[in-house]
Amino acid sequence: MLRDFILQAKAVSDETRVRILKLLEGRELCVCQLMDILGMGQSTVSKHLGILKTAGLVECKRDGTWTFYRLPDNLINTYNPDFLKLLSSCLAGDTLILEDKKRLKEVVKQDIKVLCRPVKRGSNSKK
Amino acid sequence: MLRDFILQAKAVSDETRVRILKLLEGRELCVCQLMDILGMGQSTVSKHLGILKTAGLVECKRDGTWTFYRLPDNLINTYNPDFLKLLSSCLAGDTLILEDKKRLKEVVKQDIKVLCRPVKRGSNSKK
DNA sequence: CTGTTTTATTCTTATATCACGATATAGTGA
DNA sequence: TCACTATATCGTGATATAAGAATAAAACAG
Repeated sequence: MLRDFILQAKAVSDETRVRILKLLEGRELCVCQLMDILGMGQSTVSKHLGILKTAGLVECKRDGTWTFYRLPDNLINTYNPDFLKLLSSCLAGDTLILEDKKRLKEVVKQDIKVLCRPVKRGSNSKK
Repeated sequence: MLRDFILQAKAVSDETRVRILKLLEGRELCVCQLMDILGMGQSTVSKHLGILKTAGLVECKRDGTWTFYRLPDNLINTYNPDFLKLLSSCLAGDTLILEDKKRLKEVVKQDIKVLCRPVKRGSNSKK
């Protein structure tokens, strides 16, 4: 119980992870979308998502090669929804969070297939 | 804003500090009382209290050589009362927290002048 | 003043965490 | 099967945090 509390508190003690949680408000995102918004490497983002998942603060589902992360559907079933509730009532006006959400708007406009393939070697596709 | 959030989240991500905050519910305590309950050294307890104070989660007032720590009097004036509210609604049933509160009951019974002088010189002091 | 007591700070050592690159794994499609 | 893609995991170096001992600072008694 205290152990879970500490686990969740640690999970929300990192700026990147708070940004992720705020980005997930209202929609699900895959790792490459988060990479683009956060400007961080793939392994870094994946690690943070793993920590959030272990803490029970996010869920994920696979869709092909993509993994989409989202906030738990119903907090009722979450064993400790307190931190998620806290987050949802916090930081809405924070500058960095607002910038993230702005970038999020642009990102979700794009086709995910395009976004997640930064290196396009179209014409000269060797093989 | 996000910075304060992270500061407070880090402050409550440590087991010892959560125990301290729960012990301070309803009463103020000095460092030596907390040392006794937590079974930790003076510098360690003082350091943790300093972190909680920096995060705005506790206040302190000096009384002679003692420093008494307490939760902020009115959360209204606290710039970010969210974590304190969260704590107050959590962990009441946790085993370790309950044990701490039990020990707290014994500690507050004792005269603080006796509690804070563990080495009585007068009789032969060995140890 | 000297000496004592309580707390704060500094220092050291051990452990934990973060970001990144490299590699492994899992899914898709030819 | 093989090639490609998205994600997860491992290894590493830099930084952060924890605990305790030693020391400094502040308040008080004589």
